[in-house]
Amino acid sequence: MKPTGPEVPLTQPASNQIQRGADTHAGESRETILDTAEALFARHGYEGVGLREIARLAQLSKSALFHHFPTKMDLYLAVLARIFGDLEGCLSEASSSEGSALARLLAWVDAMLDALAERDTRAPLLMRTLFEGEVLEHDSDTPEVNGPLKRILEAVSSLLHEGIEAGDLRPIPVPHATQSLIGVLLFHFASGGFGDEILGRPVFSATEIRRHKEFVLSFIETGLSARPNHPQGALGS
Amino acid sequence: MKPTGPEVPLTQPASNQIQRGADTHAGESRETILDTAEALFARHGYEGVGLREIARLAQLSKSALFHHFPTKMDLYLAVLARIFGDLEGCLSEASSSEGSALARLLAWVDAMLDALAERDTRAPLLMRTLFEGEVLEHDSDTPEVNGPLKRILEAVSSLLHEGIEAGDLRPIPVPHATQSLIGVLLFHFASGGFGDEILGRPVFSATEIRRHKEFVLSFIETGLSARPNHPQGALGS
DNA sequence: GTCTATAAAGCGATAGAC
DNA sequence: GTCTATCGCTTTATAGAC
Repeated sequence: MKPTGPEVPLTQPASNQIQRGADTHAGESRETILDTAEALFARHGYEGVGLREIARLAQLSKSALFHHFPTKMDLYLAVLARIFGDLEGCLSEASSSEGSALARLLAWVDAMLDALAERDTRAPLLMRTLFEGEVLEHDSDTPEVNGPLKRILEAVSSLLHEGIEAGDLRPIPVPHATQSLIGVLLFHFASGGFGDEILGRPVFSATEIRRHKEFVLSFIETGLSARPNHPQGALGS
Repeated sequence: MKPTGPEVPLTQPASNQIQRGADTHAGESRETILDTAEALFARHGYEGVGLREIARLAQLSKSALFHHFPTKMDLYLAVLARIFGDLEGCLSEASSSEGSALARLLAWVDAMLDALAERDTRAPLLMRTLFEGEVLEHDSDTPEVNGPLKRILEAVSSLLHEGIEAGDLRPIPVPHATQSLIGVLLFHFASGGFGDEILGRPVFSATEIRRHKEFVLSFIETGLSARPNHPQGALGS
């Protein structure tokens, strides 16, 4: 593509909230590979990344890489599975909260935004997964990816239905509202350099993250609520 | 990728509203190539498509393809330029309309949704352009793509600023609202098979397009308006 | 303007030594 | 578990005949 600089940190200890396993050394290179691949797949997509580049940045040979992940697709799915697992966590956090369906929906949006803002690779990869359906060939999907996705979507759908029946939400078509929610949640944090340009500042800077969350929550609240009394959507964030 | 069936119609006369040029035969194969490439790039992305496949589906040899477009990137940019030119048309339509800033914003959204719904390749390609910024290497961008994009974004930004100052819109951060608008507008029509699954029916079927437009317009209106009196966003659509 | 043939490099994946 | 070397194929792009 181009003589890229050290686009990905040579070692990427920027692993996030969920520390998987208490082992100090076992599977160490596996995590390094996953981190490296996650960054590259997020930026360039599945087809845009070569195993050669992943191996180089993860500091091992291509063959060693094949020992951990028998095929390129296995590696890609492992990356996705890790992300989807994390995102499903947001759901349990939020759905256990109390209040109206609208409040629980907003709590979920809040948790999702936090999770997406935490690592700049998540939204791009999620976006690619949803709208490049060809890569995850139809039904050959892995349960580690499809399961969490399906459960998240069902939970959102339930919340919307519940809110409509309770009179919290306007009578909206649930699937279309779901699509718009996904678009609003994902695009901003997936927009990379374009988003930085629009904002004039880094999308993932703390102040812009805060500002974005505030706007999105108020947008969704006033846009979907049956009684948009709230001039400023101040949530317990 | 896989032994694809005739994923792209062998000849693709599904060209849309804008009939470019009055010539009956000149540049005929050029248009065929662009149609074919547009469909493939939309589905698989820049890196996911080979010139071999494009040439096969456009029914000419790879070398003949190189005669029309000297490099793969030239072809990709030509595809984008055609789309961005069309989309800029929506802007002039809508901005010439009368009424409040909010009304003109909604008129633009209305026109954009029509344009995106007209051809199932537009939203995916636009989405890819915005969030795979690496492909259009930064500043080496062609004016045929970057110009329309810049003008569209500036127009939207102006409308939002104007609406806020006039008191039509809530006091929202314009760049963040722009990002959310883009997400809402693009994702649904870019979501491919995923969207079909969510809806249970084809995203690009007439009834679902109508339903989606209705919802999105009401969502944006109530979500951004300073006085969301409208329980159902009935616009002159 | 379209073709066949080919170049030069990269791809995913494998074999087999250590 | 990691390595070197290689296989077979595809990629973008070019050369040159017609």
